[in-house]
Amino acid sequence: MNCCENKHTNIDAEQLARFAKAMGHPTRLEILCFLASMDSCYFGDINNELPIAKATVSQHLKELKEAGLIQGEIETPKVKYCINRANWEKAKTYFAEFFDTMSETKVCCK
Amino acid sequence: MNCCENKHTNIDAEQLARFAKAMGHPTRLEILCFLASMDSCYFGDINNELPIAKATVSQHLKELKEAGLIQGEIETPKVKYCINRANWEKAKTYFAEFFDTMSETKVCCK
DNA sequence: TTTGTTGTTCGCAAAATTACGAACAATATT
DNA sequence: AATATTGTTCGTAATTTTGCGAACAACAAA
Repeated sequence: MNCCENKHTNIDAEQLARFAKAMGHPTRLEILCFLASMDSCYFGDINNELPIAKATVSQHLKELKEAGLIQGEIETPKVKYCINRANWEKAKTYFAEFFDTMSETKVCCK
Repeated sequence: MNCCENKHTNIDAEQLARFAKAMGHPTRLEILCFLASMDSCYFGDINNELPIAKATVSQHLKELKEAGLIQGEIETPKVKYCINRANWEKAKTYFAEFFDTMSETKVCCK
């Protein structure tokens, strides 16, 4: 069933699922919100905002990085994190197109 | 850190995370794509499209229903599923607003 | 009443996720 | 060289997720 892939849109369903999965945890969503509200910040700033162990924060950041939604940069002795803007736009587009597949007014479960 | 909640937007971060989590599995995303491409269909139709056991399909449908993205209706002896349009629109709006928090052109990790 | 159809639920196993403290690495400071 | 700062990685435990077959429920048909 390749209904997402074979549309006129360019949605990569696997990538969309990866984006969604990364966003699917409250802590990671918080981190994304936090980062999206500023240019960039250090690990410590993010860690300060969250009531969990730094090891766990680091792990969530790693997952967000692997999903492509953020990026990290060493700025010794700190690590600067920020939104990965290119992929952010891609995700924005993917989600928008995904939800638009329902936009035509169909009657549903009437 | 309530950066999503205290914006001018009306994003409910927990609900957004629930939507995202439900979409974060390839099979569930496929099901959503499939349902979004039609008015409604029966369990058997969905099951036919997927290479997994019906028990697993049923479980994924249950999760999508609990997340609010789809709805099911008994039409004896079949079960008719379809997109939950109200929540679909809500999800669409939430994701769009979420990704728009980055829309202002900020320089990021230059 | 037996049989068939359609899906859900149960019980279980395997795998993945989440969270933590401790140890570590890299670098700067004393 | 010893110490301090900043984060990552490791090892582990607890929980959740995923997937399956078998059993079941509800109903229609023979």
